Amino acid sequence: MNKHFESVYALVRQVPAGKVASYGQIARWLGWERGARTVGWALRSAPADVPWHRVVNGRGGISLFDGTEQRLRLEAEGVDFDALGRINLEDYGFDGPVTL
DNA sequence: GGGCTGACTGACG
DNA sequence: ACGTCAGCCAGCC
Repeated sequence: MNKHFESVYALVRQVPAGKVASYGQIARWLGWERGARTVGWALRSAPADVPWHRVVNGRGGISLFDGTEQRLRLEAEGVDFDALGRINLEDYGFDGPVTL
């Protein structure tokens, strides 16, 4: 396995319940800057202990073709969705392992 | 090696 | 705020 993927998983595991992070944000934490899509690719094969459902796109929405399960899981953790099915990143966005 | 696809993002109109 | 276009990266024909 590539260590890069392990880094992605380790980082996603650091996202607390009730909070969400974007692909681009995670990519930056890893220093990929433009590898947001690669993060999604990694999560695609993420192990069961990785809270992949806490990862959404930069607009606070779900990118999956059918994100029903992901949305239900987030709501179960207390994440609030608006009428457009998007999350207010200002309130639920995870700043990262280190808060600037 | 060449080309296509996808769990993305930023810029434009 | 929304729809569209182009750029990026890794994996799979």
